[in-house]
Amino acid sequence: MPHPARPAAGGMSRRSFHRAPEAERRHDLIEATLDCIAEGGLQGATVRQIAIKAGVTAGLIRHYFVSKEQILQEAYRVVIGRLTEKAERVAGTPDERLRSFIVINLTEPVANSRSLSLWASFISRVSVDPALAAIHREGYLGFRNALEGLLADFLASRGLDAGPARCRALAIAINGLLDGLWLEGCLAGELFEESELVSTALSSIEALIGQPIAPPAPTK
Amino acid sequence: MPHPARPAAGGMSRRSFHRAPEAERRHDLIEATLDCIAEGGLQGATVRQIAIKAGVTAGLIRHYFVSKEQILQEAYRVVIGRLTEKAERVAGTPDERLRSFIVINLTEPVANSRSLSLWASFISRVSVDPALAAIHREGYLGFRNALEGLLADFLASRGLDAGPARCRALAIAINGLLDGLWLEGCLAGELFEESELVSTALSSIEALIGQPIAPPAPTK
DNA sequence: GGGATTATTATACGCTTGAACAACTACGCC
DNA sequence: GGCGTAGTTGTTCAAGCGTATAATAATCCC
Repeated sequence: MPHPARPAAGGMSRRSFHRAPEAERRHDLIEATLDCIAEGGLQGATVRQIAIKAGVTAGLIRHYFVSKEQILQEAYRVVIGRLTEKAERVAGTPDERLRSFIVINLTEPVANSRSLSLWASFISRVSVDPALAAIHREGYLGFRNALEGLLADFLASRGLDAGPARCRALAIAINGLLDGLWLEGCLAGELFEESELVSTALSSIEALIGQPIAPPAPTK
Repeated sequence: MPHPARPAAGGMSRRSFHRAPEAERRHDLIEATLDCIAEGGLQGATVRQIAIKAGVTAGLIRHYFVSKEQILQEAYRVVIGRLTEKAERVAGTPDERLRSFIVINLTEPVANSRSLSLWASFISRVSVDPALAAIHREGYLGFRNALEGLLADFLASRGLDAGPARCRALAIAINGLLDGLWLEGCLAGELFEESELVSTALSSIEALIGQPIAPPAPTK
């Protein structure tokens, strides 16, 4: 418990406080920022509100971030990272990797309403704020290249045409499908049965590729 | 010109102004609100900024809308309406209607960065604001039902299974694909060649349905 | 343990916000 | 044509914003 309460007695005094390592405090502040955005949009993320959520006072934020803009930018990096990091680290056979990529993007923790809230809040400023636009482009291209790579491997493993044109066209369509289903699931998850979106995605993508995707090897 | 300039001479006086019909003024104020949101997100849509954009003073907004919340809600209705109205009024044979639906949703004026800005700004508040959530649900269900109807007609015209389960599954996938491609196009339209998204969507949806969609009848 | 360092608190400042209100002017009406 | 109504303006207010800065408490180091 970092807050051992106020001094025993006597006149006005300051709050007791905990002195945290820099990395941890920055992490906590960014996490608090994301909480505020998820609950009240970018407008809900005021310096004071973030401080309350993090259990500190407003001034401290300026000690770690030169401006409110900066903490928002770093928060956006974290959001994009969480949306893409797991999908970019799939492993196994081409079939397994492609399947994992699909499943990961349509299940927790990537697909939930909080993710969508955060994503949409930032997206609405991407077209206006060049700094956010740069962060966005970086993360997005990585995501699509990862998908394109998975497709190339998958097609090649079947001896099918894995040329750039074919991969690009397929990646555009599949990326669109995944984005759209992710969106539907986040927006109205209660309208879909458990794993309905995942199976819809899998069978749709099989139809788009014209090939079945082998089920995962049974885990003993 | 509604602003014949200030009174000829003499001391300080008020701005001359134009007295507009209620419907027109409300429309102008909502349009100004959308401009503000598109340019600066919801945070850019302050009462004063909206007033400047509309060429009036801030107080007037409260004359037409009981609160800022209310004007934002009505603005959201307009946004959703524009995203769905054209698609819900397609006509012709089942093939033509399905094709039009696809094309409309992936070309101007539905698909552009301004639409996305507006949409994302509001979406980020849908999960937080019950009033906006209601407006959203209303518009969204209409859109998906329209698509489901188009699919049912299309399948029936081929003598294929047009049962509710099949239509629902197809509608989920196609709706996802359209949403996702719309999003990609709005976010990074410059990455795609002219009508690349439309042809991607058409061929992908043909693959999903397993049927070609007849090209539109040549317009004489 | 005690002094130097600095993370953290607390307070203040100037500005913008949504809202409220009184003054004013355009327009319908007779 | 002048009066009444109400659409419109201009001003004000309290609250909240991001930022700046001085005071203070926790930790490091010896």
